[in-house]
Amino acid sequence: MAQKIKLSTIAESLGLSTATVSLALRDSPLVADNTREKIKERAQALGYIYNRRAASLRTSRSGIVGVVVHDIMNPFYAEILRAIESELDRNRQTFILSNHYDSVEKQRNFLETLLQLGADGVIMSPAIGTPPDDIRLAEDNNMPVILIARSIENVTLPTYRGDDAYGIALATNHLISLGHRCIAMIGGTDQTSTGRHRYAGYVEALEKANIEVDPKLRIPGPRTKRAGFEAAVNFLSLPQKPTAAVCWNDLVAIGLMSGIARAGLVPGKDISVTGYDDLEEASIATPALTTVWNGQSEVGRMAARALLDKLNGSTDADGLHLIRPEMRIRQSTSPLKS
Amino acid sequence: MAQKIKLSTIAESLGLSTATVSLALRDSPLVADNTREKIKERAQALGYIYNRRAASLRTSRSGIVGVVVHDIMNPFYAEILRAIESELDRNRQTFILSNHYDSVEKQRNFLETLLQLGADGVIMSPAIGTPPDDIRLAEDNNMPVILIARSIENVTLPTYRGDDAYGIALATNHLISLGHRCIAMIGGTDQTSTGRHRYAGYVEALEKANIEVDPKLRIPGPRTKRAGFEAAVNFLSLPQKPTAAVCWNDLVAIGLMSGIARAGLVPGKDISVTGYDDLEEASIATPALTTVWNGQSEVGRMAARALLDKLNGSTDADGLHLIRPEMRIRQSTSPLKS
DNA sequence: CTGAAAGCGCTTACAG
DNA sequence: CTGAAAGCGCTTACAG
Repeated sequence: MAQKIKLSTIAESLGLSTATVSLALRDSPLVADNTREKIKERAQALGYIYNRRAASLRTSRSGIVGVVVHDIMNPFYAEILRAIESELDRNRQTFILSNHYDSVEKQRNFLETLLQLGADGVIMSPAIGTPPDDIRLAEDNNMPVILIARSIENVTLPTYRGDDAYGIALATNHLISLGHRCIAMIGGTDQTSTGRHRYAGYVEALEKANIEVDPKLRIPGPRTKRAGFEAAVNFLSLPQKPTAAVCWNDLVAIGLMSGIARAGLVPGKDISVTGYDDLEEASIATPALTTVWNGQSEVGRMAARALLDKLNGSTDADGLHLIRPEMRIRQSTSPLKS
Repeated sequence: MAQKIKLSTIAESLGLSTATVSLALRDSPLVADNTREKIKERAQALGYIYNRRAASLRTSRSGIVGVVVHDIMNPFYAEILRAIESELDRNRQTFILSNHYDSVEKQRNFLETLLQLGADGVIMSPAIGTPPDDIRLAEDNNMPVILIARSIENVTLPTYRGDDAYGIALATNHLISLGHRCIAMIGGTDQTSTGRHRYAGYVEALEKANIEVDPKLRIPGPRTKRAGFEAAVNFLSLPQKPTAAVCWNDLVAIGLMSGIARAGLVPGKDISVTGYDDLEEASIATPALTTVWNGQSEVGRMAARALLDKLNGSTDADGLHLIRPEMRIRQSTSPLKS
């Protein structure tokens, strides 16, 4: 490369000022049509590259949006991210992604990086134990925050997520309606709002049906395929002999079904299993997974939309926005055999 | 927020110059120990946030690395990204991710964004049909490029990927050694280097074993679970009645096995299936998937390392670096029933 | 060990 | 419709 092409290079080569060139490249109506044409042609010919750092230093808008979730490799988040990506792309915002793996420290480092880069805003699924101060750090420095998937206690930010208690009750009620009475709950933790809501929804559904809640039927754990797979052993050796399992999510359910199959039982016939999220692979699994649609793409799209609106001065997105889950009945559940 | 805290705010509040403050915050030995202490304390107390755009404008290093792959939601890339992330994190580089979904245009937009942000370098798995000019664009503007997973014809950049021809031959030979003679190849395309190498490796292994290669036994297609699932119908209705399938990757294999199970056959017994990549879920599937380890984490780690070294002035990473794949034998393959 | 001053490449009033 | 000039917040020679 010979030497850096900048606005002034173009300006000099055409005998114009940098002001005019700057305006022309951003399609300002102030600039005469044919001046603009000439400028754009020359910029192209010289291989000019717009320096966003310089512009952003001047305007204090960066065109960058941060997104931080537990783990982008989890298909649940991946589906949300895909929706965020397409919404931000359409609005020519660059998005910077990070996993926090539920480390508050990693999350804080990322927020600081975003502040240093002058990010316009951040969409986050907060790490377990996120201190309100970390949120304040962002907001105090003019970087709006939108929450997805999880809430934070005592923090009133725009939040987009599924209605977990309602959704898990759908799954539980479905199993009850098939005649099941001994229903285990597999996966999840009380450390997140989601975890508490889902367990509460399960308990409430059982109580409404006058089924006694046995805490030993709850097998908490990570929310992964491997965790579901490994939980199968404990599940199958429960003294209560459950005939059905409400799983925290599709990953746990698919893992559990695989573990059940390894033990020589047939998931969907011998044991009914429900998932949660309705991931793309739920319908592909064998047996096809009965699950609860959790609106990942809705969550992503709405959260991105809310942030963009906020950047344009709107404020009416504050508060909790619940997506209403829907039941998806497939082959992994069947009537209780008598 | 009252007003922006900057270097000069700190400097004034302590009766020092911005030069000293700047040096102190970056731990320059030029600054007296107790001056540095005082400065750091004050910065902390004032809630100072370092402005990387300003710094980067001055130094022309941004601390940003771009990563672009086909689809981060594909676990194959996800596993690579995880390794890249941990390597870059350790070196305090921020990484910006993008999917190109094999759109050359989306990829070019991303490269331009990186240039505008002054990214220090980019790691990419190039989109199908990437023109050499797009690579040149990056390099001409001083942004080094490292390739992963796929090569580009006639481009000699540092490239890290598995040895596809060798790896797929491992899988094919494994099936041959079990007595299979009619072996289909499911998934993939000739449009990528990977696709061509894998098909070539399959063909070569058959030929070496004196098995006639029947092009109709190849069912090309996308590299997803859904594609594998949908291919099951075609696979099972092939007039040649293959007894085994070499799948493009684990996703296709898992989808195919599910499709085979839906049809009432038992994958691993009635039909032997091999995958490729050894994703985390390969060992969790039922039957556990026989597959080829493809070194995703090695690829990610080495590529990130190579870029970091290059940024520090090294040049010896150029050329092709092949990871040698390894066979992982599990339950999805079994001897041909006679 | 510390300071004064220039400059990175833009954009934005302001003037004409 | 176009230009001259200031300034965004840093870092880096250079001087002392």
